Amino acid sequence: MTKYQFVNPKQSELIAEALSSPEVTVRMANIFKVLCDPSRLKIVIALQVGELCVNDLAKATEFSQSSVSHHLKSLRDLNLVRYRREGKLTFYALADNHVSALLAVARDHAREVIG
Amino acid sequence: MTKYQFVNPKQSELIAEALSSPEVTVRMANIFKVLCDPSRLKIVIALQVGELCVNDLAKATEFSQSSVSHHLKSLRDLNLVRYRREGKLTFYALADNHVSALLAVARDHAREVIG
DNA sequence: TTAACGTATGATCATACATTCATGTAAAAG
DNA sequence: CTTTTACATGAATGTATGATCATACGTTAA
Repeated sequence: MTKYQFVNPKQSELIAEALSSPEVTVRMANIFKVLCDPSRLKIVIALQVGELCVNDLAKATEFSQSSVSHHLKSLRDLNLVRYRREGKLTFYALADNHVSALLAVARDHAREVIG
Repeated sequence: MTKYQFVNPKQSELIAEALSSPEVTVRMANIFKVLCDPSRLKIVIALQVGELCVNDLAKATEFSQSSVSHHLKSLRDLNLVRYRREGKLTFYALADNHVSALLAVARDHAREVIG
């Protein structure tokens, strides 16, 4: 056991405030979770180029159609992509610029660390 | 099997270019991976308040010291936090503003969806 | 030196998740 | 109407990973 208490008790209140909305925290975690798989991330990066149908994505990422479809469902569930049907095709696109913003920051950090 | 080819062949090249650096893509995924666990995310959010030692974090998040330590190791491995020792204490802080930037965008999206 | 404290880490276990396969649905072609 | 094409989805399986427990390490105090 530890007997240590907060160095600065005021920080305790600030942290409690920052963590006061568990639902938001979980939602945030889920957003990161859907981007944390390299396969899904490839799909998202491909969608940055523009609207694409499922087969385009499968070809571009070299994943199976089934795999791409499953990943797209995950992205849909978190409102990170939107889609529209046109005959037999389903076209997917990034839902808003939040996703691109996340990718930009992450890419920046990744490149910085690699050097 | 599908016989479909790219709706717009030019997109193929653009996507190939966007995915031309697999190492960067994997690194990006790893950054998201370390943020996708609600527990670790709570720790990171707490660190936004300022530098904290391990026990502060354990108290603030209500996780065990062991759990916090393990999570901090993950964060260290990806250079998302920095740390310094001061006697028996180890103080952790966010490595740079990339992390806060990621949290800000994710929080924004999370709140938007919740409404 | 011994003991206590703060932290780190290896092992185990239970769960979550990505992939694959098979199949289902819906639209268009024949 | 049957077949083909494009996509979606449920089930099974192997792997990854978070939580816990036990213990080890480094520092300070007694």
